[in-house]
Amino acid sequence: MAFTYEYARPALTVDAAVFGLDDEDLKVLLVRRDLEPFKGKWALPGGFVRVGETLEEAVRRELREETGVAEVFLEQLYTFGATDRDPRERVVTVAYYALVKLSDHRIHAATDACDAAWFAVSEAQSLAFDHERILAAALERLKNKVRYQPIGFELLPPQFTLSQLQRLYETILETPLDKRNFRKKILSMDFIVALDEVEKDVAHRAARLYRFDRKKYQQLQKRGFNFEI
Amino acid sequence: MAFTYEYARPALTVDAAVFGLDDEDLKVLLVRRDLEPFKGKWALPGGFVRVGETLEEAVRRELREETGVAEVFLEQLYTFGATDRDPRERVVTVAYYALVKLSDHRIHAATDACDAAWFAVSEAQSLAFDHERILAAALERLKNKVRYQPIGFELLPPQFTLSQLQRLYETILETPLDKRNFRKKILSMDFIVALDEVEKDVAHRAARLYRFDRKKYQQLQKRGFNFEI
DNA sequence: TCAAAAGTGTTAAAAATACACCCATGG
DNA sequence: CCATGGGTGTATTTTTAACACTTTTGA
Repeated sequence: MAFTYEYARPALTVDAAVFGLDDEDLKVLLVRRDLEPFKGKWALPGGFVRVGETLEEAVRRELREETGVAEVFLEQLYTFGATDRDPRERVVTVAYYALVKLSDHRIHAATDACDAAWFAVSEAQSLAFDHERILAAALERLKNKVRYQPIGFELLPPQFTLSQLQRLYETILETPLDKRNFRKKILSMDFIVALDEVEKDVAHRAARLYRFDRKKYQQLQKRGFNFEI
Repeated sequence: MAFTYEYARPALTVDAAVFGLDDEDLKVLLVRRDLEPFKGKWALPGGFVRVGETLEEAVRRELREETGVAEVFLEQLYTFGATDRDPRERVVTVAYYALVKLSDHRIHAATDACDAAWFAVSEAQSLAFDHERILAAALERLKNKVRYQPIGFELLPPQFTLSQLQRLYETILETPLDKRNFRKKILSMDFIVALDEVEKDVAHRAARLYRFDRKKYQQLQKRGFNFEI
């Protein structure tokens, strides 16, 4: 079967920079290309948009197919339209970034049929196409947005310690934060609620666990409250 | 001539929300459709992306062709990919927003062959396709961005008074600002420089003119300075 | 001389920053 | 008992917000 149009059409794809956080650094999920061009190179997961699916549906499908990752926080980043992005033909790609809880996805991606793996963002080099630029744009967006939208929680388990949260911001923003001032600010936001539980299996005093209360956040937001770190 | 592909491809278009500011309000540039669908309705200027041009080149070309507007500040907004955006077939559109100095474009657009006109944004209703949603997204982006990037100057003549600048922010942000605090903040930014000139032909005390010094701004920005209103 | 907008400082409140020690736990 | 990270308060500085009158100009 073939499809014919009166005028030439650019191909339309989606790509995603999927971020995860572990004890060391911020990670990005890459897949190894097994076809030309850029065969053998690492690339952001992605693929062609089908005519019957929305852009977001296309990204979610590609992520599932290529990396096994599903049910993630996903946000459109930018559309890359340089005419020489792909050596074969004109390809316009709508890039997304995604945030996942690494604990949920660590094993899955590595053992999937497709060759997918997590890389420290600082080591994600020599990628296929213009994917380094897309990754750089995604990182910049993440750095900016994490400061005024409560998206960081997407990278943490449902229950987390304030030290974990602080390390998250320090890692993403690449800057140290004062512990007391950080806790003061966080605890003044009543949508980050203390639980009655503490960490387990740590070789030091166990930290209290907290969770992000999305409903409380949305209510406060309606009343004009603005999140900011 | 015809173009054939193995898989169906969505059509790819660009659309632009072009904003201008006059004494009364924020205006948006619309064109009247003379073809189905939505024949006779007002729409954002835009059209198909050709395979040899970048997205930004496509927007600039369409703006020139449909409205006569050229040389504007242009920034990508968002890509709209709902499957039912266009009743004929699947059309994905990369939306941009643009800022122009109305004085440069007021007459031109109105007298162009194409039926184009400026509308107060509050009166831009019942637009073709999902253009009201695009316009709403553009307005929201403008409201956010004008506060932390010096893009407002794109809407003013090269020389402007501080009252003009304040009205600009009050109009876009839809909130009154305190005159003294506003001037204090603006004048503390040394990239807004006072000229030796004053307004002419006004029926009251003539205000001093200022201009935005882009070079100074960029230097300060490199040193970590952050614009904010 | 009047109308209309330009221009100008101070004070109070709130927010951000800097900073150091004791506590609880497991090994 | 010690190493490790958890947890806590205050003082200072900076930033923001509130607020009213005099000046200049042309009509």
